[in-house]
Amino acid sequence: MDARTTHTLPLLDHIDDAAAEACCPPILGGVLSEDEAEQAARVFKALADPTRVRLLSMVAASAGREACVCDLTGSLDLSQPTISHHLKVLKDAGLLERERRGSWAYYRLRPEALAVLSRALLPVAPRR
Amino acid sequence: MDARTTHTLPLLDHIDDAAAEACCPPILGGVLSEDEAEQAARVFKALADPTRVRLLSMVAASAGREACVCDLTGSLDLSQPTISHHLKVLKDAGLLERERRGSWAYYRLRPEALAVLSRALLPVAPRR
DNA sequence: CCTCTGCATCGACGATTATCAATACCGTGC
DNA sequence: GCACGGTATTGATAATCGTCGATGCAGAGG
Repeated sequence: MDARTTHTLPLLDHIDDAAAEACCPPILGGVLSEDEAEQAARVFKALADPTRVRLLSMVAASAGREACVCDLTGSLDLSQPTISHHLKVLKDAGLLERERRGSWAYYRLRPEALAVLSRALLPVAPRR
Repeated sequence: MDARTTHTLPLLDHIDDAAAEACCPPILGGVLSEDEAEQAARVFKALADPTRVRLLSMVAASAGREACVCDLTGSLDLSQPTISHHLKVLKDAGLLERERRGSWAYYRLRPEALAVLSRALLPVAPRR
């Protein structure tokens, strides 16, 4: 992928994908530009399928918040290519990350991405 | 003191749609059933389009968190039927509500729905 | 080397969706 | 009543998406 060399936050070093910090400006923080809306919609699109929402919940409920593909295919009554496709969509959206261990592939939750998304849905200044 | 105090009050009486309280069980609160995932995905699907995300932000940025359709059609370079369609999708998802005033239609934000959705993306019990 | 197993990619097909033009609907004002 | 302006609905079309079977690829173990 392209290198985002200008970032200086050390936190972002291990964040390979683009979803975590750039994905979702606050929806309620002013009129979004076309690009901002596009980026936000891309992440929401990853959650716009029941199978993917379920996969996400299954990964999140697994030990270590990670699951092997073999477990997921066994639970979901869908073909293995379909499961693999959905996992890729979730990964590309930044909601999951993938790691190979031996000959198995493990998908781990990225709670930061969900947290960023969660905050994007709230008013900018939560007046209370 | 009116809306935020408690969630289990007659507040819910005027909530006609199903989206506000029943829509989104916590994604990270255990494996979701097929129906739960279906309901969550339905709301996310409403946000899975850049135009709708933008519309939502425009309504949210308007005075009183409501906007007339005529304003929105003027800003978005899409045909009026298309705008009307997207607003209906957002309304059916429970994110907006519609009110007729004179011959104009106003769409108002439903921040509770967004708040519920926001919370669904966070870990269930932060247990601190 | 070869085979087996777990996972990803490809190609295709049906279903859903975003969009528009045309039209219908509903208040307002004459 | 009639005409007009704002909004919703309909019907059609092109694009996107979810799903599958077939195939490819990489790592493990003979």
